[in-house]
Amino acid sequence: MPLDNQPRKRATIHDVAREAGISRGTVSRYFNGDAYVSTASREAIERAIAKVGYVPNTAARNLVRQRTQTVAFIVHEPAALFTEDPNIGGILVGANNELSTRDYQLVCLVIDSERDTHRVEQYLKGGFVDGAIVVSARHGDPVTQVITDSTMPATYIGHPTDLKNVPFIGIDNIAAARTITRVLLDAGHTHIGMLAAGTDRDSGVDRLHGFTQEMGDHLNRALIQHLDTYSYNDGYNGALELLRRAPDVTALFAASDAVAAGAVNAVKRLGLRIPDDLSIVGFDDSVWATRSDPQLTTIHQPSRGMGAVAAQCTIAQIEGTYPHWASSHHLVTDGDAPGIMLDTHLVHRDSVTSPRPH
Amino acid sequence: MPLDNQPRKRATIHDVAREAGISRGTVSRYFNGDAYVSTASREAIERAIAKVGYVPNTAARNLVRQRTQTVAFIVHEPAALFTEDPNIGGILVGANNELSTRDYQLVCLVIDSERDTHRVEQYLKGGFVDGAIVVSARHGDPVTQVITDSTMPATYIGHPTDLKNVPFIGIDNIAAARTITRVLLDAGHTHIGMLAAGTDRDSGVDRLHGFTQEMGDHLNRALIQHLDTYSYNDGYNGALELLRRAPDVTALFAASDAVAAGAVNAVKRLGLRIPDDLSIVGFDDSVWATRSDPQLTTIHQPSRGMGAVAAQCTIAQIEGTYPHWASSHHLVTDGDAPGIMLDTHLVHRDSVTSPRPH
DNA sequence: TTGTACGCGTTATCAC
DNA sequence: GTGATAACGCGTACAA
Repeated sequence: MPLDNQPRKRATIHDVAREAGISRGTVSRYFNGDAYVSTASREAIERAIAKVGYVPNTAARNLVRQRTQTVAFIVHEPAALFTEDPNIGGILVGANNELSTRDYQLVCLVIDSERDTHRVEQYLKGGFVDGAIVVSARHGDPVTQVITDSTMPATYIGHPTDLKNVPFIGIDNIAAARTITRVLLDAGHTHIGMLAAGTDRDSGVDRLHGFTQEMGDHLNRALIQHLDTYSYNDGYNGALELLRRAPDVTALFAASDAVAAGAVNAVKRLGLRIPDDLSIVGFDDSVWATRSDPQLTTIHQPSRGMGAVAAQCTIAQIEGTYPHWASSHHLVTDGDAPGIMLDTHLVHRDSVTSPRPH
Repeated sequence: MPLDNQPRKRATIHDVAREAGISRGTVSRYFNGDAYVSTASREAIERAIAKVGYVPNTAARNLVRQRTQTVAFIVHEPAALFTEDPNIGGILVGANNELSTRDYQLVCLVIDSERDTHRVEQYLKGGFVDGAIVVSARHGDPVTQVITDSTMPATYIGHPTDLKNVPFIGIDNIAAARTITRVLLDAGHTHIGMLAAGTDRDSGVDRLHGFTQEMGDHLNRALIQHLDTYSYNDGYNGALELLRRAPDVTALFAASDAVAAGAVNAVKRLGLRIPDDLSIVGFDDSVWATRSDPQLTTIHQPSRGMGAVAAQCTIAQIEGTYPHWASSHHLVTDGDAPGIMLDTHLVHRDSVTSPRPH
């Protein structure tokens, strides 16, 4: 049997009208429901539709309506990392749910190369979407430039440090980082190392910031290990490197659970036990936290909630109800960017204990 | 500063033409390159474009060209699972790379509810994409129905058992499952349990099939534990349940690495050591395999490669070069579906040893 | 080399 | 209630 997946000639509204013996206008009204159409022609139309196998061409509809009922979910990460960052996954799920109930289609665009950047720009400017949700925007990101230039409705996850007056959804990374650092301090640790990652965006910068603030006089900058990404591998290698340089650290604050999970396995490979020989805390409360052994004490971050709120925010802008929507939320203003901060909380598990007496 | 992200009025080709003092036709030709346009008007056009800030409306262009240069990547999974299945991630990355170099835009559509199913159907039928790549299609999936009905160019990852004559990319799950089962058998195990998952699609069915075939006389169906999904959690709970029922198993074949990773942690929680007290093998060679402790002996599956080949296959159909493309590949025919099987291989790591003498 | 005019498949606004 | 008809923004013969 030969394969013939060439797109078949589609029936148009015209065909339906001809088949039903009435005008296109009536058929169109039939589809858009909100208008008058007699039961007689209604039936004729339904028969005709079934006969010619008509399905509306949404692209054409959008052209005239100037609306696509679609929002882009843009993730600008090495794609490999996208697949192992449960945080992004949670945001995606939350956004998709919210958009779905509001009858918007989410299209996920992943940017993994220069070429992708350019094509996605074209896509965005091409009128395929009514708005966007942008996760993990970096400083000076070209796609965000496109978005701001076109004044397309958009919401950012995390606060892009180089953009002013863009709505964003975030958490208070500084406060949360201080909280979890305090856990270590309160347990009696003073030689605390940090595996810092994501410092090309606000989340990473703020977590590092919170750590240094809370450490106060105990801070030893030599114990800060800088990583490229929020990933297991970087956590693994970073922990190895840090412990080589500073074998006397008794606790580690990892910038994310994935990083922490990598550190956990690295430390175990060194023959140390967790938390007895070394305490480790993470950040995110993602699956990495519960699938690590021991399970991680960490900061819970409502990723699905962030996705949902971001979706609401984008839709509000699209539908022109943003001022009203915003007024019913607690907006903070960072610089002049209107943002919504969601709550985080500490989750105690099994990766922290007091340092052993020497 | 008030937020005003209402979409700005876009400049059209008409505006450019007026500004440049020439006709729309010439401007259009300028953009589509392939035609004659004098340097004089070329310069005028470029000035005009810059001045009015024109960007082509791709949606309108598509309407007339009847091409969108876009292919859908459809993943029909509980979205939460999508984010923890590195296999899907790999396929996505591979597909995105290939599409990108061929100048196609990938849009990822995730189906997570009835509502999503319906909307995605509309999206597909609405003319937004030229073709599709479908991962994890289930038996009798409504979206696949839409695709086959419309004869839209498409490629499936894995062989949808209820569809005939659709191109698919896959691996020989039966042979691979036999291979890894043989590893356990050769190590001397006979009481081997299986954590079977994904039996609503061909991959799960075939892995189970391969296991039972290779076990031969040693097969004890009571040692097969059926799981709902290829997930860590199901692996964790399934292992607990199986070991409760049958404490004498000495080895476990998990249908995926995620399942195996869950099983590993469950088994460890029971106080057993791996592989000394229990051997475990996985399937996929995903990040779960190397981040588990001990690292898993497993079957390597080329997920990126599958994504890339699937993209090629879809593009070939779109561009009408499928027959030629297919003839340069080794096609297998399962029933009457033309498929491409990619190679897998065994990866030895640290999760298998011989059973301990009683 | 350039302009004109028509078509892509819908929706929306009119009169009827 | 219904049927023309003008948009929507662009590509492209065809004529000039």
